[in-house]
Amino acid sequence: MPKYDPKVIEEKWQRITEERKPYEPDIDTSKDKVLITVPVIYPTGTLHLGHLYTWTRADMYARFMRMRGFNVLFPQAFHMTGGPMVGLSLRLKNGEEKAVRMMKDQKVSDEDIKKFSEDPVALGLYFSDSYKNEFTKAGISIDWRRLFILSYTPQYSKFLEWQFNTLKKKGLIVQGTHPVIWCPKEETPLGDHDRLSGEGESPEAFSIIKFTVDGYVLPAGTLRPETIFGVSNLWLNSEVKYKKLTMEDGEEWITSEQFSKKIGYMLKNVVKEESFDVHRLIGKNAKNPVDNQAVPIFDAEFVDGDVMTGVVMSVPMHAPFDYYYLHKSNLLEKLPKKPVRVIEVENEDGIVEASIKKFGDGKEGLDEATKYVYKKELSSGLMNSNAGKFANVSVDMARTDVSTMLEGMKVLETMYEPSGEVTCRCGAKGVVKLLENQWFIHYSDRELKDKMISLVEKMNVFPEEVRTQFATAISNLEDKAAARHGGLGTPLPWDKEWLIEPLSDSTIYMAYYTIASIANKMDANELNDDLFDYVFLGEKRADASYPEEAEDMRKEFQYWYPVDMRVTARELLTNHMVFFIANHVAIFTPDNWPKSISINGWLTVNKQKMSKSKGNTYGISDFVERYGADPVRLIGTASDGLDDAEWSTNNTNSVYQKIETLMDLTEILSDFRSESGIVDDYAKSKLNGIIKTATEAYSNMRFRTAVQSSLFESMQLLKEYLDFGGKNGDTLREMILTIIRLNHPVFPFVTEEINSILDGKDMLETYRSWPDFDESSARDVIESEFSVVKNTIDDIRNLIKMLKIKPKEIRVGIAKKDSFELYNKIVSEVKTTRDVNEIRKRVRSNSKIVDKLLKNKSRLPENKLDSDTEMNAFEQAKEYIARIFECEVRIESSEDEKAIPGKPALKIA
RNA sequence: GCAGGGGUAGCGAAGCGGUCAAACGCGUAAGGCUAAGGACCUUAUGGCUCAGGCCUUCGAGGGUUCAAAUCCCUCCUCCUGCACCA
Repeated sequence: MPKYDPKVIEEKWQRITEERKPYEPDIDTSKDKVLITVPVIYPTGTLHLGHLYTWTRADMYARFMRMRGFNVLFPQAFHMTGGPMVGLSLRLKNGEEKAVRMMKDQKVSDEDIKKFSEDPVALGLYFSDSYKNEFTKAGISIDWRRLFILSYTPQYSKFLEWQFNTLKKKGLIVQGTHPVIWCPKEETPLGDHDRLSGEGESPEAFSIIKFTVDGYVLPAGTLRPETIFGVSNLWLNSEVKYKKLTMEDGEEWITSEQFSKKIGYMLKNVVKEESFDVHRLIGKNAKNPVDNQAVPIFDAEFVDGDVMTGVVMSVPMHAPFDYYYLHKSNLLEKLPKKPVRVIEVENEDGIVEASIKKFGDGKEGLDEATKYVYKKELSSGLMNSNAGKFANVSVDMARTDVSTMLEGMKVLETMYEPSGEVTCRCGAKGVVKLLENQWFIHYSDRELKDKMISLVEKMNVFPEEVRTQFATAISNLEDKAAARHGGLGTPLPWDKEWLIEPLSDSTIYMAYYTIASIANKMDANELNDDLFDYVFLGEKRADASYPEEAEDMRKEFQYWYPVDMRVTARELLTNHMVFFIANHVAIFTPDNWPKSISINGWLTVNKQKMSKSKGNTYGISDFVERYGADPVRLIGTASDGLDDAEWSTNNTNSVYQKIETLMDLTEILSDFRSESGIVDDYAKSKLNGIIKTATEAYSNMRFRTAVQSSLFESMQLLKEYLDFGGKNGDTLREMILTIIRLNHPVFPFVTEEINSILDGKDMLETYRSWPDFDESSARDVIESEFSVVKNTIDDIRNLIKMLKIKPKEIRVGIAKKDSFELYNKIVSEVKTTRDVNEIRKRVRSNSKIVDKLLKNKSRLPENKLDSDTEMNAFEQAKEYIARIFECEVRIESSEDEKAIPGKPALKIA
């Protein structure tokens, strides 16, 4: 008995692969091509099982397509752009314990760690090599000749310059101002990962409305400019420090000290800054810019200098805080006139008062009440006549319209604040900064979006539900800042101060795969826009000179492009994938737009979610070492859809067993010499169904379904064949060979081994080895009758259990021929009606069989049966039944009324 | 807040109008096989049933239908993404 030893087999086939290079395809016009890609990956640490999940899915598809006779290219590139590499290097330099330990866990030497701490690129190159090795060991069939590294390979940088110049020519690069969360100490944008706290917080716009008093401007901060018509007074807090800021245009603003520090980031120039005692203003009347009405200035302890400007406009009829404090402090009577309502909400008169009652008048209660009122009034409020010409306008609309009007009057400006508190890793509190002259890719372009949608509508998307997610992501798409300072990257060709940022330099790089093996060998200076215009767009300029490689590159691109299948995890869907689509439709002709995208979920191993930060990642190499690459690759079949895929190491066990069974059978194949019989027809018919299911499943990236039929169901069938006395060598060989091949995409090494033993040939996917299915060999009646046999065995088992006897003889009585005729007549009738009385009328028979068959409406017979086949099937299974129950079994024709087609009469004695 | 997707047996997960007490896998139990075993095989795994049967189940409630886990409505509940950051 051969023992399955993954190590021996895998080393052998890796050696052969190394020699014959089946994964390094060249142009072959006799074959259709398939280009499969997975996104670039940051080489910052060893690969874990989560990676294997995605890459195995791509690889299974690659192998499947090779076996079907396609010329398959599966390249891979790496990514060094942006912060991760530099960040990690910096952390090592600072001797950050966690980072150093992570390196040591990955068996990086002290010497190398030191090197990495000085040179982020060295770190990237080190892990690039290790990734290549790990992927190869795991049997991922990548063409490494085409490897390149973003922000490192100089030839690729030239390609990237071409991409950006092309976008610019098409008017898809725009310059503008953009708010970001900013660390004032480190002078850098604060991404989610740079934050100590405040992940997910983003810049939030608010309005300042300029009230005036004594020639000073009081810039009141508000989220609800439409309530300007209901302002009764202003609040300042005499316990907060205020400043007088002299602006460029001469205006003198009174704001909290805190705001004075932030205003510089809002592109406002403050010429002079002085302390200011607000007691000078409290009690005076300011002027409301919208109607010139006098609004008194009151002192209020609840005004927070950290929030907006430290100047608050009071709208008592629509803001619980204002309402509550005015009443509490008896300031109400000092108002020149009664506060007015400007918003009406149906069935919610006195909404403010009611909400305070409901949520309470403590700080928290008032906060809740505020939220409630804001939300209610925004969703269903209408402005009333106090809002002048905005009467009967919805609050939602009025907010924009009033803003526009006030902006026109130069009394409103828009500013930003973080939506919540953000702290930088360095400890500084994050602010919002308006970044000037930032370069954007103009993703919000109407025409571009229309093209994207048209692509998403027609491309293959697996699973299907992702399509709507793409559509919504596209419609929400805004312009994207495409360049930044710091980190690694390629300079923008026309503004070298800026580096192209990582989500923008990795959108159409798959086109570079097609030419990588040529371009990587060239002098980067030979690669210019003219050349790329020709290679990728077919536009040749009369006055330009082209290097001799130009024709070959053009041919490579024309042959291999577009991307036929792009595989990735869910996290990249709304960003990378969307930008991938956008840039393709922007730059390439429609025939070079991507054909299919397949998205998978996360992987959980032994119930734990993989996460680098939690330190519970399982390295690929460890697992491959321990279980062998083939069994571990089962991971790729963990789920069909977008759900998190649950994977347990236990799963490898059943793989071992099944492989050993196949190896055993292969070895003793020559012992099977009997003629073929009905069970052979049965096996072939079922096998055919399995091929069909598996082929469709693989085609649609449904690998869980694929493996269920090609591994589990097929092994079950093999067992059934042997159980039912199948002994024909040819059938068995065909079954094993088919099973082996259906499973090759999942378990490439061991299936190759068994195939070579059986067939004398190596698959290596270089010839068309995928089994075909043949509709004509489907034998429905035989399959049905074998189901009858299986059901009958269950029945016998049941009966024996109930009778509590040890049977000496079992007699299986097959119904007589005319019963079968009646049965099949009913089956045909059922296809047209489910009305039992109608069926009864049509078959016109008094037989008790009709009563029995029609007894249960929801279980009417639906598959045709045949008396001879039923008899033969039972004859075939007779020995098996006898073996199970250890007694005599007789198959006979029966007159007994209990003998129904599909349900033989049983006599157990 | 906005958008998308779920809730099925101990667990993971199929099914998406009728062969559904519900595939498949894992786990568990009993028996078997081995010198031994991480292994493997058989059977069982909602409840009740001593002749192949019946009853109750697919988040909760209501409805449509001869027939609903599957279609419709309401409610409860869980998850994921939201951009300058890979």
